[in-house]
Amino acid sequence: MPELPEVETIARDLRAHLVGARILAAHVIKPDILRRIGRTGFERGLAGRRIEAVGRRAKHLVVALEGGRRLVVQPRMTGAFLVDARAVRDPYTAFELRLDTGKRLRYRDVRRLGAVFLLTPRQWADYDRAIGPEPLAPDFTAERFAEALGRGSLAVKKALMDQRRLAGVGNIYANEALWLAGIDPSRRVARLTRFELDRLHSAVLDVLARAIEGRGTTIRDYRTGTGEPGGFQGRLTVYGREREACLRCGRRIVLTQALDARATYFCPGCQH
DNA sequence: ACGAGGTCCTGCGAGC
DNA sequence: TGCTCGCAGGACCTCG
Repeated sequence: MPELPEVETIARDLRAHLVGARILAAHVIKPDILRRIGRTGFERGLAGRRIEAVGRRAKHLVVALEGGRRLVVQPRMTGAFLVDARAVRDPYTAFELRLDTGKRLRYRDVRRLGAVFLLTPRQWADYDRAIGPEPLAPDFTAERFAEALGRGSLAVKKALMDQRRLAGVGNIYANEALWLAGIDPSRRVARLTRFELDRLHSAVLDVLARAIEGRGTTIRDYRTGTGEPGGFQGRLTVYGREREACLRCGRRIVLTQALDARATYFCPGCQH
């Protein structure tokens, strides 16, 4: 669920609690969320380590540990992080880190589609390389954006959401950016003009930056790193507005499941 | 090589 | 009221 702005918000919130803290113990409650590592290896790998940094890559939270390994969490649809002062009984907690600050970092995930990794520097390099460029990096120009999307026969909405091409854009912000740019989501990416690609590049950067400012979009499950809903849901322009009047041209917004069985919202009046 | 489609999992709301 | 069905913000894997 969380896309780039939501994970960026979580990372910023957690940083204050986590950086410099030492992990006293790690406790895995739902081992099926672990990837490429077992429960024992995970718990032993974290115990005693100091947390050096908290960041984000694409939609994934990255916690850098003393010794060089990284704890990487992909929250996917329902993953959320909470900082608690004491132990909490909750059937959806997947793992918990007890810190020397007296706090606990808890990861809860109702659907358990999330994935958790503990990566060596080498594994991290491979992981990082498999993901496309960060849209908010200062050197991410319109040229790089056009290059990243590629020239395939893929629908532009699917290309935007393909993490190997571009990092961090999911269903909500793909819908929003395409509306902002006035582009039909089903257009083939190879058929977009230079001018349309420029508009889409600006739209992606603009919506992501504003969503971060708003601390992310809460439809149902997303919570910030301080446990509150985000503030951007009221500022969405097309997502979730089927049959409402388009804010630009007044035609009714249409919802289809056509692309990849994901909810696609667009305005047939002003997106071409 | 690339792209389409299925799969992982649980909860919720719409509709009957 | 109570049930069933379809859908949910993601990513990975397999197949063609």
